[in-house]
Amino acid sequence: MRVAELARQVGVRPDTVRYYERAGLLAPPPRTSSGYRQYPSSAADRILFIRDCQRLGLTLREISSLLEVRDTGECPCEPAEQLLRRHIAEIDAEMERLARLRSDLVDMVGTDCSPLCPPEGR
Amino acid sequence: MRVAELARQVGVRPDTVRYYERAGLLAPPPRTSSGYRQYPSSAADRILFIRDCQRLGLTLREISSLLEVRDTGECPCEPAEQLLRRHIAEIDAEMERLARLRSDLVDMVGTDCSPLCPPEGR
DNA sequence: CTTGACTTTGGAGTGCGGTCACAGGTTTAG
DNA sequence: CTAAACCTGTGACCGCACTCCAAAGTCAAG
Repeated sequence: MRVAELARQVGVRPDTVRYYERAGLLAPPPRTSSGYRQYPSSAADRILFIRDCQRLGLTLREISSLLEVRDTGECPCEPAEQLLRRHIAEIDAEMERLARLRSDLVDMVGTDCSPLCPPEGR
Repeated sequence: MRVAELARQVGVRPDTVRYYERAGLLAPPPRTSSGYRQYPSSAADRILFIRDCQRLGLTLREISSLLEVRDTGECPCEPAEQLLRRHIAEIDAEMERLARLRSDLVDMVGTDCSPLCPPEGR
């Protein structure tokens, strides 16, 4: 299958597939005699794995490291679990930050003229 | 006062002050005969206003629009309140997204070998 | 007078994950 | 045979808010 078909199957753009290849997440596929990329159907799984990981908030760099493990044939579960745990901690930190921010904002909106506001004589 | 002194007072870098000027958040100050920027002490307030707004999660673009109002002499409270309300809504949406993501991650970490993992025969 | 700390400008680089434009070659349906 | 739809590589561009660079000019202390 060619790049557009693969991209269509997994719901990304052809450019994105080529980008993943450039970024080292996808091995360069074999080419037809005219130079077109020819993907085996298994290529779709790999991209879906990438998208799944992205949905979980992992960066391409992190995903790349999981793929490296996966490519050795090992289950990437263990390193993935570490990444995910770290990610949960980051999410917790971010949620706390947002919660604090939110209450600051709510306080400020409740005020008549916020501490942010006063343009008195400035 | 020159740019480094102003920057030091408000805790940013001189480059940042010049950047704000380029970005239209700070009016170009008068210059000395040799071309150095000469800031009145009131310049510090403006930068502190910018930083306060940033701490509340506003973008420079949004802050710029508040400053425009402030520069007319009007209290920027009303437009600010709208911005802040919108921001609260965005924060709520983001917190919900993170909460969902977090529970997905926790489920996944709890699993023996996550749905993300299986490299079986791929 | 020299040294070092400041200042100026314009432009480029950072990280992230793509996205698009260009100019030309290929394939496929009708 | 032709037109549309694909493909190629290279490289620029997006937003965001800085941050840094070079090269040259200025200023203050010793």
